[in-house]
Amino acid sequence: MPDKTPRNCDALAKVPEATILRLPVYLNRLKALKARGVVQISSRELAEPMNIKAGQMRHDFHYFGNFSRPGRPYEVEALIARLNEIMCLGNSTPYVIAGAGLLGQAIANYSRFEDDGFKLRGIFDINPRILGMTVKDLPVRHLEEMPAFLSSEGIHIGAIAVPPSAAQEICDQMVAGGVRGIWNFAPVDLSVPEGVVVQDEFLSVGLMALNYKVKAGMKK
Amino acid sequence: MPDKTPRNCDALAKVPEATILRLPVYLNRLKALKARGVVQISSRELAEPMNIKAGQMRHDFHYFGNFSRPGRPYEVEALIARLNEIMCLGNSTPYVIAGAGLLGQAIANYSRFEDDGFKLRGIFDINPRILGMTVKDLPVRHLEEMPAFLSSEGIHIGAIAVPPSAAQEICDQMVAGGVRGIWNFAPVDLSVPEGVVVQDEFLSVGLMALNYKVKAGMKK
DNA sequence: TAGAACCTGTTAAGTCGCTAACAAGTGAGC
DNA sequence: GCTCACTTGTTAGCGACTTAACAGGTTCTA
Repeated sequence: MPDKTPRNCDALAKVPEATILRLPVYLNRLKALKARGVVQISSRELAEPMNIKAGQMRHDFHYFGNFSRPGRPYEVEALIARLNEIMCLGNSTPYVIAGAGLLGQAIANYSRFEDDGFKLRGIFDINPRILGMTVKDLPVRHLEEMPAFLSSEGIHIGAIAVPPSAAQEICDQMVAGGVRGIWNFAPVDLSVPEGVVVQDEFLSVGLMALNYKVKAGMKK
Repeated sequence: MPDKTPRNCDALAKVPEATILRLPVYLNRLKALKARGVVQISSRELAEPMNIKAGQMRHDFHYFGNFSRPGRPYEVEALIARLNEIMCLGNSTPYVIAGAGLLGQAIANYSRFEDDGFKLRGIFDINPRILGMTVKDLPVRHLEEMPAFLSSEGIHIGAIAVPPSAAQEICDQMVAGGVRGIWNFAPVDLSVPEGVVVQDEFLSVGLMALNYKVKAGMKK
């Protein structure tokens, strides 16, 4: 008899990478719907405006089980809670940003991340002109302080928004400080030890892909 | 006898989406290698530091043909030119940004895009405090001027860096102005007419996916 | 109460993309 | 000239993901 109890991130069956990347998309839309006052929603109404097939979304949910009962639509509130649980977004997760230039500040002030359960705890730079500033109620500290700060505060996620030439060094310092997930905005291929995850956010990739699709006259 | 002549974006066989998203990544690394003075490179040396199998990269190239000859490594310079040609990045493509807040300014000043063949031609906002400013040598214009500007300048690519509540309206205005590719940073599912491409850049998706992988202890 | 129109959970079929293996070409060393 | 170690181009096999179909449950209407 298969185990049908709700599972969270601690005990996961093998979930496809593609599914994991879609869960946050569902969550985003659900939060927007909740803000609009929607209480219940069918899989079709939820999925199709995102250009995702309703069946695929139900399939994604099926990896985890216990989303609704057959015949009844999803309850927005409960679905958000369930997805938060699956993605381990319950308590606000602390993170830091390395690099307080325009990009670093933009990330810091992107309030959506707070709603998603993340809390900025520190922002670091090396430029003397920036060091005095306050970003999102936090003082911009010197990058030298970062490793000690990371380990003393027990922070496991760090964003890299420094110039490409400095990215690998900053990355090494983050790893030394105990970071296990690196959100990389520098267009550099970082090398990290086993067990550390890198999520690349290469903006130019998106722009080039967009340009390609436009020029090639693709549909979607 | 199959046609083996070089193909560019005008006449494409069916290339997987996944391949299209990797080509810019190859291009990024090749440019870094060129800057380091590398002239020739094997598929393994090129691909593996990016955590991509060499065979897969050759497979990707094979969709287009005429990259090198069997037995000889790739020439960095020629490969860059070939990828630029495939992705239609030869002449600098003009684009605009809607929203001159921190995120809009960060995009505007991300110099990498210029190296990749894109040229910022205008930046727009609605906030009176920002309207006077100069960003990247361009005056911040009022968003009301955008549609006319787009069509008179013949611009087909626009970035949306405005608050979610305004995103759909700005999107509609861009489409009305002739934009055919929208680079969307607002966490909203935009609806566009047939023939217009939307490239979503949902930053929180990346952050949540990273968090999930860290918490679930995945390898990568 | 019966029936119709929904809905979700689940499984099987089909498609797509990745991986690996191999054929063929190149250049260096001897 | 020959061999060896390297390279790329190419194709077939395999695995992952998507799609479609169906079974079973719910609600509403007549």
